[in-house]
Amino acid sequence: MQNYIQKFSLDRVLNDELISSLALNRYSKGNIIIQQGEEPEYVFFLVKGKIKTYKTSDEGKRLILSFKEKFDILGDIEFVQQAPYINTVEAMTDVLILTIPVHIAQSVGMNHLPFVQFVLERITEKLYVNSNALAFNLMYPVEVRLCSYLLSVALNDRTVSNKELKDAADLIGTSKRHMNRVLVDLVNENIIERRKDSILIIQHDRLIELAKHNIYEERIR
Amino acid sequence: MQNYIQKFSLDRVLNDELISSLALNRYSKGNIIIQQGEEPEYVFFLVKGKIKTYKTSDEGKRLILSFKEKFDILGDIEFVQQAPYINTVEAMTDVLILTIPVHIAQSVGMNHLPFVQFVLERITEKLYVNSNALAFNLMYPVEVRLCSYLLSVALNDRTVSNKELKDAADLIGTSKRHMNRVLVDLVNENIIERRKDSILIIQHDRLIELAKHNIYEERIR
DNA sequence: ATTATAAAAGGACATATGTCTCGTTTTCAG
DNA sequence: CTGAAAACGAGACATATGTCCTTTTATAAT
Repeated sequence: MQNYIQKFSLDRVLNDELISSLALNRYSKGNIIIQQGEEPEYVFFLVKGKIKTYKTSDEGKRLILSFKEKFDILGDIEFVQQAPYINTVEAMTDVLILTIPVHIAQSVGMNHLPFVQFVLERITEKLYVNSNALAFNLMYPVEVRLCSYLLSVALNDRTVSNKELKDAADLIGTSKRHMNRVLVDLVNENIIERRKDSILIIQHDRLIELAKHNIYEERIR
Repeated sequence: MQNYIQKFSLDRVLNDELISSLALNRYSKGNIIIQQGEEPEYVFFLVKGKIKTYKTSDEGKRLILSFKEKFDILGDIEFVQQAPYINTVEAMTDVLILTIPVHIAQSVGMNHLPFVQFVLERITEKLYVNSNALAFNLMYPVEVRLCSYLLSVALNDRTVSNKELKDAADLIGTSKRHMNRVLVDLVNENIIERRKDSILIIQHDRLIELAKHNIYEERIR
């Protein structure tokens, strides 16, 4: 735990009381870390592993809001608003998380300037991303969003795993069926190539054009 | 100005230095208060009048994010992130606004705990609403969103002015044409009635059903 | 009241997207 | 290696939504 406190300079934003309330939790791949609708118990700091955040509607549709694998804070909105968790968070790999009990975050954290500043900065960033996503999703068709997604995920290698495709559909808010249809179009235009279990990007520049120069931010894999 | 400082208890969140940097601005109906893309100069406090916040895409499509007529803070994301304004804010009535220069908000405000707490609470609330809107818009068809909108706007009287319909279309992210189509359906089912220059809600309960019990939050008129 | 002009509504058609289904491919236990 | 179950891909069709354009209605100046 000391290790992670140092790694992310948590001692700069937490005072002694907050630090002593920290606990280290481990979640295995596939486990639910936060369940939509439940009363907030902790504020979470993701220190290791990869997670996805999503929301499920009453009808069972799922919308993925983000993937995260960098250091991040979870349950921040809920602790400030004192409202039930709005999203579900699931471990995509084995995950390590530091927690602070929500009543301590409220009573101690909210009176510790560096902590409040820190939370403010993170939440503002989330709002920034979320606000762009709202407009982007509402203003552009699936093809544009999909191209944008491909770009964001294939930042390093030029490859996107097929395993991620169902998640991708839920992220851009469409059906897998329709996504496939659009993928076929992209293949026909020789912009991508479908391999056994991945997608290879051929014409990176065309993809950028089709994405109207938008790239989903904060989509780290 | 003193009047508004008292009315909204601004002295609780601002210290003397911040208060002395306040200026009172007036905008007439239709004027642009904040222009998307410009560098932030001020943080704004809406103290009187009604505004709408929207975003315009490169292709000229417009998406309305919110209407506000209560006290609110504007330009908060941008001042924290030190990034260009992401939305345009337009006065829908004559409007009175208090401003703080952004460099003072950054240097003084960010070190004044009550101010940071205040901004954090407001931004968190915005994120909460925005996050719900994102999911709602992406998961439900226009009919559901429109019903939800009608409910939110017709909270007191059972009436929605026709003048608001173009804005309504931009808010729920559809074309006016399609909105008309859906309105015709609602009329045929005898759920609403179209009058000379307003829409009258007949079956309030059916509307709630069709909206799947969602009501656009923070849509005050 | 009358006509020119602007705003709103609606028809026709095209496109985008969803659902259901069935044949194919992959996975994996045995 | 082999067959059942699961995941995948794609055809057929239905629905949702957008665009363009014509018709209708409202507005305003004279």
